[in-house]
Amino acid sequence: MTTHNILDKMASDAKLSKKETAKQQKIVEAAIAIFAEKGYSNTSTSEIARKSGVAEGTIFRHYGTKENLLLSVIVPFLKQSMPTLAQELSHEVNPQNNLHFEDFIRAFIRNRYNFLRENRDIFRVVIKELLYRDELRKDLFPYILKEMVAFFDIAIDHYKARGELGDLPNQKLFRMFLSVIGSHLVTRFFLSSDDLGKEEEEEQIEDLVRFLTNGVS
Amino acid sequence: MTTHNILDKMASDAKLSKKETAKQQKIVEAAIAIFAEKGYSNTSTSEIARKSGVAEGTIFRHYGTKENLLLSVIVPFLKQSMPTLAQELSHEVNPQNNLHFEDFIRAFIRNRYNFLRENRDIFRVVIKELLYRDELRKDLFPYILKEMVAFFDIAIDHYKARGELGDLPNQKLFRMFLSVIGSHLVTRFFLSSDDLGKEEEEEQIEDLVRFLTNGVS
DNA sequence: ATAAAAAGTGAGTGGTCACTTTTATTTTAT
DNA sequence: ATAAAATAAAAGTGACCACTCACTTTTTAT
Repeated sequence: MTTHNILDKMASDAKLSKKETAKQQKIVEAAIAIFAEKGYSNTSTSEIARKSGVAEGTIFRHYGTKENLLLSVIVPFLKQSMPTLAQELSHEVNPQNNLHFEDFIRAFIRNRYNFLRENRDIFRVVIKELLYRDELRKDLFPYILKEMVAFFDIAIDHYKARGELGDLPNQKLFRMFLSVIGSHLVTRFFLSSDDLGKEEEEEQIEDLVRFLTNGVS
Repeated sequence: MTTHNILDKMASDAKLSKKETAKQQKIVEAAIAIFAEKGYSNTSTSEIARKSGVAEGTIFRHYGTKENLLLSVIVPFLKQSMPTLAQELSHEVNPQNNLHFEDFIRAFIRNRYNFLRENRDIFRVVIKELLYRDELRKDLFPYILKEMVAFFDIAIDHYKARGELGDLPNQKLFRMFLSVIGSHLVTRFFLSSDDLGKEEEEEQIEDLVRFLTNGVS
């Protein structure tokens, strides 16, 4: 099987194909928690070993290097991230369903909210490490953007045809959506520690939706 | 002299009051460059000593700890950051000058562009460390936000009175402005390495201005 | 049942780290 | 000019790091 994208390539480099043992799960679990809290550089392998109840040697038997353990955390998260998005939002970009652009934006934000709520710690690890690793970012960003653009293009064209979006270039619209929603998600799940109430969260989502639908009309 | 805000407090904690020697300037200069590139944790004091042409002991004579050296980089940057903003934008919030909200936004973005262009490396250091240091962030964010809100409130009220802004709560307007502009600046000066041409930069600024003035009208 | 393979262990190992102490040089005061 | 004080350089120091290795235990295959 050939590797078609950078994530597959990284996954195979990191030999992630084999299924995990119970101890491996413990190791990854502990690594995510400690990396998320203190960052990769400030986390020692001995600490991960202690927290996961495993000998330090076991970590290196399975992952070879500390770096490789990090990739074993990040890569599956990113691989999972894209498909669920496209799949769960197929309803909103289907011409059969008479939905408004507003509904698409709302569904998109809700989807990312739920995804990040369930993967909060890994999200923190990824954000931190993407900032520190220029190489990783340079490889990953264009790939992720391409996937996103491909998906958004369909939606944008769809809603343009319905006359619900101005005739700004898709790229500009895309960039605005992403920066507004992205910065909101980062501040929501990364910077602010306290949990929001359900209704406060709904209100913030509606503010975003209103802002985005006005900002480009 | 009493300490009125957290930055003064941090500065006095770090004993930043005394004027710098030539070697200290060299040390701080080298530290900024290497911290920006590799991050604080991945930078050794011996490397800073080598790059600044100084013995390692000299660093510790002046700064005591590596942590303290970091503060000597971050704090002056933050202290400088606010006053220049308020001062350079006083023109745009003066009722005497018959300016539009659009002009205010444009001036604000331009101001931050110029500021960050001149302090790119320090900006990178600050962003990275704010992500890693929950404590620092928790102390600093509310203070910076308070300063910003105080400033923005004047502007928002001013342009509301002129009927150029809808009657959304100031806080919501403020949050939207800041997240849109902030995420743009982070991607511009932190994530993207290549330099933009002057006209491309102007176009991006105009896109932002247009988006923000539409988004809240 | 038994041999082979895989998983797990924990005491090292060399090297680097932030920081200290000692020694040398420069600056200042008289 | 010279002693005292400030500054810089150089040579440590112990703690900790990622990683290895010889070995034991568990799982799998026949």
